[in-house]
Amino acid sequence: MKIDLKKQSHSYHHGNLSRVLIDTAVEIISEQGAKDLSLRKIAKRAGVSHAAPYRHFKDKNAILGAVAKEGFEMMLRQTQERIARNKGNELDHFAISGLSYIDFAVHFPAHYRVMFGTRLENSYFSEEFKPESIPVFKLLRDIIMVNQEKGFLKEGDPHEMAMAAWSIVHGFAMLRIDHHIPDKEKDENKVRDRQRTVVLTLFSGLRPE
Amino acid sequence: MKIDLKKQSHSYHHGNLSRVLIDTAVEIISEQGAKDLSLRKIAKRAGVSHAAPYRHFKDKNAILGAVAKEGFEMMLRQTQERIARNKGNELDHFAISGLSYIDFAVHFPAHYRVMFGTRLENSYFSEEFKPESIPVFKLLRDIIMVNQEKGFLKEGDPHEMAMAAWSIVHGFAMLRIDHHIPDKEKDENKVRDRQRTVVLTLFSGLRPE
DNA sequence: ACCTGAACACCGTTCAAGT
DNA sequence: ACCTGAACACCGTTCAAGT
Repeated sequence: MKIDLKKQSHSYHHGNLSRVLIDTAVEIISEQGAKDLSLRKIAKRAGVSHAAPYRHFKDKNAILGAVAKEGFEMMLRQTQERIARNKGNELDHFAISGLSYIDFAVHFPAHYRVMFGTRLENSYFSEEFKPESIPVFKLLRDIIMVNQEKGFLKEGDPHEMAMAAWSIVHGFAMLRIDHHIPDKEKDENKVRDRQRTVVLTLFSGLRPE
Repeated sequence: MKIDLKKQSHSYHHGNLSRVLIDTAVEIISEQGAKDLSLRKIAKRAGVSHAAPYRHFKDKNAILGAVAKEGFEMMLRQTQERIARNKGNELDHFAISGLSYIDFAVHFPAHYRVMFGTRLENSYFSEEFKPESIPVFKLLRDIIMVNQEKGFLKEGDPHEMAMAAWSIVHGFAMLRIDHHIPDKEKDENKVRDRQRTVVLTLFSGLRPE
């Protein structure tokens, strides 16, 4: 029995093309880099004409916006799960958020690049992607507040403290995924151990004197 | 007496077109963002055909590479000058390098974006732009080494320490120029004071226990 | 309602041809 | 030696036309 290729390639014509477009965008970025992503490539690989995506997204940036949104949700979920699994205290949870952030960037570089890409250049980095509006940022800020109450972190505006912590892991993650920080160790556990040490060292600037 | 426009617009035909192209690229990025920079726009504003730049640069990325190179040189000069002017000790010089880095990003965002833009996506971010090859990074590493000898900073591989410090200011600078860190203070001195406090706080993680 | 194909105004890059 | 203009293979976006 022959497979009806046409029917298969049209299976998304019932409402899931936008889902396919998002996944395809991530695929292409992973393979070819964010720079070489084009709407026409996405459409071609998804099996539709290059005009079809406009039925589901305002423009190319809107597709990237959907990728970013998904990324932030994944990041939040991963961080929450790791904290839930951990038996440690609130200070451990603070360290876990930082490590989880870096791990996310390393494991999902395509999403991460879109989330923290060019920003000002891209109109999709608008109101909805300001730190204040991102749940995972709020989670970090709440963790910092609890740590301050317990005396595990120094006093100061929690929002600014969260920004400082974010700066640290963001800079580190960027250098990591651009391979400017050597992950020379073959053993992945060793890499994560070193990462943990670096993050704890950096975060120690936020501890009380 | 009439001005000979043609002669004026051809005054770079004696070897300085590459200089004009670099400056024009920075201009356009400042005005329209790095995303909307095109070779054809650069050429048009420089008053040459869109094929002319290829006599001076291998491709579009080579022009961006020249902008990045210039940026790193400016950053080095600014940092060296500030250290030379300062009366403080080596630990002050460490803080100054960090602040100088952030100030550079804030004052020359066009250069900074090209220097730390998309990297892996852009082939211009090659061997010559690895941290080890950048003089201003070597300066930071040397400052860290001196501070370690004096006991102002904790022990550890100076290269990794430099990476950590770089991560911090890089992350902070990125959030700053993308306006994710509020510079709500009208008074610029207040902004710089707050910046100084944040950087010193972050860097304190690198001090001895 | 959803998709197509042609059209438009742009890209980066190459290359024969001009001075 | 240096630059031009046409050409090529791409872009993002729009829109009348098809089902």
